Amino acid sequence: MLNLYDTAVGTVRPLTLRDEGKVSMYVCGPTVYDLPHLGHGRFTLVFDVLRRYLIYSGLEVTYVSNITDIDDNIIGRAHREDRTEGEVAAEYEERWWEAMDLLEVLRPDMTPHATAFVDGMIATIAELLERGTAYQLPDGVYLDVSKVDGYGLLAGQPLESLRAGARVDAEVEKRSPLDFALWKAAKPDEPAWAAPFGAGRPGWHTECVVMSLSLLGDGFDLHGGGLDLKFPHHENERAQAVALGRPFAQHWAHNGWVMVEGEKMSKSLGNFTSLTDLLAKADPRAYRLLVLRSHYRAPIEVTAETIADAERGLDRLDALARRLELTSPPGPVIGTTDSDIETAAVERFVALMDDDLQTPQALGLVFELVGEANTALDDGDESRARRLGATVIRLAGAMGLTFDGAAAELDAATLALARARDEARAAKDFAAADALRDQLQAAGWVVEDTPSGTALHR
RNA sequence: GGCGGCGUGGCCGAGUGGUUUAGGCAGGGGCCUGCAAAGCCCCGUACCCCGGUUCGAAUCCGGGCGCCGCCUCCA
Repeated sequence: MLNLYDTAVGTVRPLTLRDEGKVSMYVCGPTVYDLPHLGHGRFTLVFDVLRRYLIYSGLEVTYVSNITDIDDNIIGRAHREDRTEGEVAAEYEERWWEAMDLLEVLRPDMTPHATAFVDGMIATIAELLERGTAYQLPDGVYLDVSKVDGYGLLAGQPLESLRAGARVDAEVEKRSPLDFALWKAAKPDEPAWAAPFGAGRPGWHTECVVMSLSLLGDGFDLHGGGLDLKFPHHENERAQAVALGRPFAQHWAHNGWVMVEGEKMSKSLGNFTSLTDLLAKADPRAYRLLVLRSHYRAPIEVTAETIADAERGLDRLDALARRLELTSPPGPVIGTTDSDIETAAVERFVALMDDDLQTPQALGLVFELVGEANTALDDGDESRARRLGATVIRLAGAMGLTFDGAAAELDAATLALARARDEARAAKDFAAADALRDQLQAAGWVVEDTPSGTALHR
């Protein structure tokens, strides 16, 4: 059974399930107004790993992650580029999925779009107004957080203390600076929906409550996202659910920051903060490896060096995959106790993952198994090596790390060079053999000698 | 001002009262190889500082220093 840190209570505790054997989870998705950045990559990887591990554990997971396709940033970009909001959102959503596919992040089971749930949001806001926990101002509808029991739960601070530090926006006559917009009144040249409380568009915090409760139902199991969403976004989602009298997420999970140059990543920093950019420059699996290598709640440093370090780690895993010609099966891995894998290692793995997803140690375990498999191969114990290799594929696969150990497809010319080199070596004409090796290397191949002759890979 | 996190060997990054070590990368030595590559073996005796608790602390407690974050849009 998985034990997972719950931000709401500040401790690791068992992930309890509303329905036995089933997990309902909602992870806040992107606002599609720009290319995804490294922070997006981290949270999607972290929750992909969690999801895969739950599946591995034999649970039936329903994973919902939204696309925010209407907000200030989208409107701003549409205006600047003289396009519609829909065009902007569609373009960046496409780029989003491209990146997710490269990262091998499983697609959500459901991907609600904010604009498709506006009716539900309007109904929710109307109910909050009716209950008297929301109030109307000329520029929109606000939630009165003072009427919400336990406001500050996720922030870890009581309302008073939050209020003391809040910045005051002089332009708005909110009752409290912490009150937030449920609905933003229509402005010229902005998309708007008709509503009983005036035309406008939904505030950000409203969509996720409405979509998560609509799709997963009251009291769903887990709500996740980046640490920055803890407050105010998740706090405000929860506030609405409380104000509605509906049970909300039972467990809250947040992943740590992506750091660049020792500081929280920010948009003003260099190009390496673009996930799209990183995925074009490096093996996408390297980012997953980097993410797995530190605990999901700890900050990670992403630099060219840490990525390169991860890529070299990947080389070691790939080398074993090639040696044993291991290729990961498609789709998530489901745990088994087959006799063809190392049961003791699997048990260690499960114990580590069950303890708040200790992926750094789990990864250490995988690397240990790699070493053992190599040793077994060197000792000629192929059956043991195969068993260890199968375990590596399984456990790494449970965290979403995949391998393709199949021999590279060679074109006729390359194959001819490789064969010529084998012949030269057989004839002990090493000068010719080395020249052929140089030629192959110049063409981008890594050349290795194996018992069956020259082996090539990229 | 309120709240929170972090400080480990050349680098990244786990760990937590003691014994045998996380793991990866880089580096040195060796084996293997025609030479390489891959692989294997050996090598680092680290834990911000100062006190304290303890038979024993990197690990617990107190103090200090440094770094970072949240309280505002942000994954």
